[in-house]
Amino acid sequence: MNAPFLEVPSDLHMPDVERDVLAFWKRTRIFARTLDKPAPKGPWVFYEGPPTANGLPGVHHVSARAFKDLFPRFKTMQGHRVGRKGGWDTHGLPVEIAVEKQLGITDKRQVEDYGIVEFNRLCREIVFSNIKDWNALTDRIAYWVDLEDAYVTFENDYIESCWWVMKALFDRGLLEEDYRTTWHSPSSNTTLASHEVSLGYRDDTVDPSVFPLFRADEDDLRARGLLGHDEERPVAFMAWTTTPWTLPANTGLAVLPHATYAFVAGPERRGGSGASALHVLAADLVSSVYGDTPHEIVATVSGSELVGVRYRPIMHGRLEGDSEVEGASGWRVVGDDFVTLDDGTGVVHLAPAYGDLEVGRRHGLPTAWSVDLTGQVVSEVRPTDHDAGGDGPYTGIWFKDADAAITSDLDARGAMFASTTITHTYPFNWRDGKPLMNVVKKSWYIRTSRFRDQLLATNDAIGWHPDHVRTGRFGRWLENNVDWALSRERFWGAPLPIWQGDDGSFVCVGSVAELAEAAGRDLTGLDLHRPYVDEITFVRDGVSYRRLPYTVDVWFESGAMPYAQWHFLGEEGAAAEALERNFPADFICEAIDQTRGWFYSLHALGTLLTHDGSAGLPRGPLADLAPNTSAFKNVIVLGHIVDEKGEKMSKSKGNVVDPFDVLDAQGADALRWYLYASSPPEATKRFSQALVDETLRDFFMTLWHTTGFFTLYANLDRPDLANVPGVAQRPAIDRWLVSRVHSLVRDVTASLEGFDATNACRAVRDFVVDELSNWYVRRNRRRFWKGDAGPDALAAYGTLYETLVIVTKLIAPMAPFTSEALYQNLVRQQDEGAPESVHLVDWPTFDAALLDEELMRDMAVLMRVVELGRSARASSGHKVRQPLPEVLVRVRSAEEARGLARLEDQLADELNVKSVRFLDVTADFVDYTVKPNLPLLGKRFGKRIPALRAALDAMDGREVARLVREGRPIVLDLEGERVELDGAAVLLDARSPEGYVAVEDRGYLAALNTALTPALVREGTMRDAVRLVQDARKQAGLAVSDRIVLGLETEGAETGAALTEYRDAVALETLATAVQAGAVAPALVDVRVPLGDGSVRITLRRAEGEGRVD
RNA sequence: GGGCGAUUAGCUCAGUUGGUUAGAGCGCGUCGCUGAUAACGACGAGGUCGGUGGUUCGAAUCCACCAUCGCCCA
Repeated sequence: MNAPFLEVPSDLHMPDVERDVLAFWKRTRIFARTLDKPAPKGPWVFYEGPPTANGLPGVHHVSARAFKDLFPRFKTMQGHRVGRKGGWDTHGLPVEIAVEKQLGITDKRQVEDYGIVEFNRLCREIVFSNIKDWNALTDRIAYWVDLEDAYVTFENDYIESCWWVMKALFDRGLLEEDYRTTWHSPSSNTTLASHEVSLGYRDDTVDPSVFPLFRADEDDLRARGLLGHDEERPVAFMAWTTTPWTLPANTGLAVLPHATYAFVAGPERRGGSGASALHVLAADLVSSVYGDTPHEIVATVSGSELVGVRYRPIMHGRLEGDSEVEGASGWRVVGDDFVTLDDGTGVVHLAPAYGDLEVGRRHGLPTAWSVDLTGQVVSEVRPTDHDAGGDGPYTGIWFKDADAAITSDLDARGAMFASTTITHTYPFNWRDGKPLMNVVKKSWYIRTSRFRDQLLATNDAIGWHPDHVRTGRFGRWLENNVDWALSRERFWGAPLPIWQGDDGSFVCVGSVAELAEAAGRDLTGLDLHRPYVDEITFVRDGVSYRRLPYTVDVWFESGAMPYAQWHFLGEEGAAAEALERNFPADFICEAIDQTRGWFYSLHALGTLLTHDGSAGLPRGPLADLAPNTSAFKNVIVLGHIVDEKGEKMSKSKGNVVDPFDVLDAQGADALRWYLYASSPPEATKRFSQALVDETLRDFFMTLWHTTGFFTLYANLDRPDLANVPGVAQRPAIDRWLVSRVHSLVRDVTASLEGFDATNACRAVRDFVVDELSNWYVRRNRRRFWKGDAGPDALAAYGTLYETLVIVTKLIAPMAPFTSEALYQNLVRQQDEGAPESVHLVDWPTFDAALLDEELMRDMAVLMRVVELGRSARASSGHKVRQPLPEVLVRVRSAEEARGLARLEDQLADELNVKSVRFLDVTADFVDYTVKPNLPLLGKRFGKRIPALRAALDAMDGREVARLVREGRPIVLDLEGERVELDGAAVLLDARSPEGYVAVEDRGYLAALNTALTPALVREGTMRDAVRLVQDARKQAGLAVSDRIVLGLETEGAETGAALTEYRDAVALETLATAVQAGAVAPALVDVRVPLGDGSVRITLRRAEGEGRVD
């Protein structure tokens, strides 16, 4: 005799179940044991994208972790070993800003004043300030990840590996110093991170809009034949800018080579009169620039003809480097396709120091400065006619204040065609509201742009989910790849391991040992953070070296995690072996905002380090390990989670959902399932606790109660589940369920292998709710009630049991708690030799031999017809308990009719009718509507479809049906042409037959014959009576297996006759050992209720003895 | 301003290569059913498939433009 199953309480509270399961896992160390179990399929690699623990975990973290947990569990069950090393991202600006806030300071200089030692100490402290909540959440949602051996980006070992990566790049010429255009905050003298810049854009910024005039070298123009020798008017290029303060830094003008430029005769200033000046600008923009001001185009040239023309500097600035550059290459017109004719004049003022670095480079322009990094105008800035002695007139002025002064001085000198204002978008420092400057700075770059083609090629091999990210957002980003600016002027981050010598040379250090050797002292215990590492200097070949005081982009650190998490330093040993087993990752998962973040940094470093040396690019140090690959093979990209109204969750709005509220109410499994199933992972998800609750009730409770149904009766009957009849020997409905659950295994496995959790969950849900619970169990209840242990009951028990066990395994990766609880009850309770946890079990495999496509199709047809029959019954006014004589059924094909005939008993029982009659597909008995089968006929008839429709409408439906039945062609006249159609070319919709209540839909028809006989009425009365007695039993608080003595005292002739006739049937159904015509006493229940043509008084008491009626 | 994605019932979502009457669940209303169920079934109300134009015999589906939202970049 098997051990009994645990009964499922009807008021099950999932969070309690989950707490018990958590305790069980902890006690039995199941997670650790999943890592130790045999893994015939070898390792499957997962990388944890490290979160930062200084904020509180939210629902979006649950989402990411739910997905990160699912696939490793699935792959573990499939026989892989899936290591899950945790990780924490600890560096970076958000941490620094949090500390700055704490200290009440807002800029970099204040940090230096405060002291980097203490500042970084606070950073280190604050990073893990909410670690308790993170650990609690991780545990509570069953995110299985190894946090005890997690990598931490601030640890020396981790930083040292980052150094190794940087040195590998440096040695190959892929890490270099260069200039970079950055948004700089002069008020705090800091370069802002891009997301900080994003925070500070203001749409309604009013700025100058000025049209400076650059006096051309007329002799040069004449020499080029662009100006007549008798033309004496001065010629000037007219540019446009919103930053007059950059004009002293001008060293070039750009035109669009293929555009047409005009020499315009007109006044010197807009609004003036006369034609004393010639201005050069794009022909298309002349009228918009001049407006009402009188002007005349005296000549046109192409932009390319202007290239090389010299002009005079409009103002003096501070020149970088030697002055010969000035004469050699600056102050000339260059041609470049970046110029647009959308606004301005088509002549672009170039200030390479302030945003035009790239174009300045392309054309070899010198660099001049007008403003320093604190936003003050430098002393060299002065008008060109100003005395060169002493400081210029703008020295020390705040750069935005210099706009007006420069504009009016230029105007006074006739070098300003117009000055007005414009409202546009401009970035400000998000903390102090002061404007930013676009300025060129030195920076260290990784030369990723040289690998553009390789980055695209390795990207092609990545399995992106959703797929469109590969060519869409990520692909576009790679196509426009620019070098990766690595250095940051910050404090709390991995230091850039580059030391500069006093001769200007650089040394990149790849490890602490190397640094110690250079420094000639033991550096054990040295904190690799600033300022300690800055203090290490050394002398090599007579040159003294000091570290450049940069930290590195935190994305570099996270992108280096495949190597740094093992403390890999390019040497043989344990770290190398770990890397070998764990590179590249089979799977990662993060939200869409990581496209240019972690996804990119992992991808770029992976691609550079594994490049095989082809295409003239340096060979990476990991090319032997895995040539030409990204660091990951598959990735799920998640959408963001917003609140119920579709608004972003934020602390300030107070709409943040605390995940613990949901976990305490609905539980982790319901939350996880909701996150997987409610919408595709990439979709922005409107989070709603009500929907989690719906998930709980709809899916989980149904599954629990189905299990509860099974255990309730199995504990009464104690079926011998080891000796269930073979599937082939079971009734059709059992074979159907077996077939369905095996096709479910097939489908769920395929979905999960394709990283599609959504459809996997939906398939399970539909199966459990629609097919297992609301069809199989409902249709087969009686087989369990019967209380016998015959082969039919055993087949039913076996079928339901096997199905529940398979479903239990299928949901293990998604709903680990429910799965575990069910497994312990259904499997472990029976078999102590079974693996101790469902998470140690093998993933179910489907048996193709058990798939019966025909049976599944037939059952689907049956369900369809039942639906129509129920609808017909509802409109007939006869309740389901009243048996009806007959249902007429029509299905779409003879094949379907034959299949349905095999399930005829099911149909009759479900609709409570005495007989089933099949109509021939084209029976004469009913009339038909004839429609063209469009997918078939559309291509053949094209434009003539409307005419064909009309022709078919005009035909007699019965006549067409007869032709189809007899296999003869349907001949019709289509606009004078004789057309023949075969039976497949038309769709016949049956109309209701006379005298029946019928419902028809798309080729299916169920028609009920509602002619009642007295015998049928009596049977209906019996069914009513049974139901009333069952109600009474329930009221009496009896257990389902309790036997009763029943008293039925009737009024009304028909009612009395019915209950007399069916006394035994009522007794059987209600577990009555005896049925009396009068009342029993003492009675647990005594009620009189209307029934049939009279009423019945029901009394009952418990029968002697225990157990069920046999 | 640019790129990518989304927009289908009050809510959450399906909708196969363009094809006949655009579906499901939840919620609401009516009726029914029920000794596993926190359920279940039928019916009803609820849809200009974001908008406009185009291609086509036929568009939720293909194309163009626009709007709104999200993310990224500027």
